[in-house]
Amino acid sequence: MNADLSVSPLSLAILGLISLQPLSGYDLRKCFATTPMGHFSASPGAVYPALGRLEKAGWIQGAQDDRQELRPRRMFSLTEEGKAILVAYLSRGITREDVIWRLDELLLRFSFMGHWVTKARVKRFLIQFGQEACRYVEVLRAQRASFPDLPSATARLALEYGIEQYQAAVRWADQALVEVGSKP
Amino acid sequence: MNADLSVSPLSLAILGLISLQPLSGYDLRKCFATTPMGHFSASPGAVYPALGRLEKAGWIQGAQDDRQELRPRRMFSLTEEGKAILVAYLSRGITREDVIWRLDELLLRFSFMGHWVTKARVKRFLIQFGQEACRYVEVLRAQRASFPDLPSATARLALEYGIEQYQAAVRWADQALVEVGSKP
DNA sequence: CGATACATGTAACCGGTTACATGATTTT
DNA sequence: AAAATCATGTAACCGGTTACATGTATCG
Repeated sequence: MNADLSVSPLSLAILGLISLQPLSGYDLRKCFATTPMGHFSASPGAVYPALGRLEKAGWIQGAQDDRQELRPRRMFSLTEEGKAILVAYLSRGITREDVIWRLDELLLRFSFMGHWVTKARVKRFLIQFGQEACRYVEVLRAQRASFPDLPSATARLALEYGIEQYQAAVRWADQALVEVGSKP
Repeated sequence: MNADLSVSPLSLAILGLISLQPLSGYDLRKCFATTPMGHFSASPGAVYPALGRLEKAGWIQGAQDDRQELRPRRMFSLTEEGKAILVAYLSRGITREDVIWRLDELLLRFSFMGHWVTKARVKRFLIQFGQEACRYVEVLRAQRASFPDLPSATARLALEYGIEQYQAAVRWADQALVEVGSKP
């Protein structure tokens, strides 16, 4: 109902995973525990309440799994509204702030884009991402230059770590753009 | 008093900055707002309570700034105990989990190491960091290889982004080690 | 005179962490 | 018999976010 309701990274990850196939809370936790998506938390105290909130919002629905053996599972799948929210979220443009402050979330978004948005949007994402990352490299370089009073060699090196990371991001975006563009 | 008390990244950043010179809460917020350290939060609702906790723990102490003009500031400096906690924290070895789940915090630690720990420890940090990052690159590569069923091209590319980031980290550590080693 | 910078703080809210509870089935 | 796996959840705690309150000094 409310597409600009802000979605926490964990909720976005859940929405994205469930969009691929119905999953139980336990399935989600296993997935978080064994992949880098675990950065958005694998603890039961985060996953189950998040599922509850998403169900209450009407974005996912749980169906009792009718097996006799073991404890019954609740398999969650996306509702139409949930699908709309997910697509809206994945379609959002990238801001400079996203690239600086919410890199992880951006990559999470990107990882689900392949399924639900057009190739043109994927390309736009990569172009904007590369541009903003490039700009931020300049900002960081300027910071390095304007703080010759950087308190120590390690502080300078830590800043250079950030520069290297964003440069790698720029290269990745360029390469990914080539790959996405070449496979029609 | 308790060196294995876990310190939040924000508290560590505050401890580190104050270790360089006495600062007010406002100074800290400005610093967070204008540098990548802001990743550990610049909001007053985080900084002032954190200062309160650190003071209560006896790791920092605030002194009223005796200026007539403007509102009086409280300038915080490290106590001896706070200094000990900081050094203990900076001296810690790196675990695989740190490299996978707490990269930001690791770099924060590194940025303050130059002041308070020996060059040998800085080198050890870089060696361990490089090793663990290298190992994690292999883990991620294995994941890419073992999931040919990766749901989409963008999901694969997102994983490759992670690989590129950690590879850049390995290169950075190697280069940093050379720089630290060459300047006696 | 209004905006901005200086400066410190509080309160409501949200959500993640850790640890625990529960209980069946399968493996050692 | 014990441990591990499957499976869902709760409760206390902690701490970050947002927004607000308060008040002075300076700049345009």
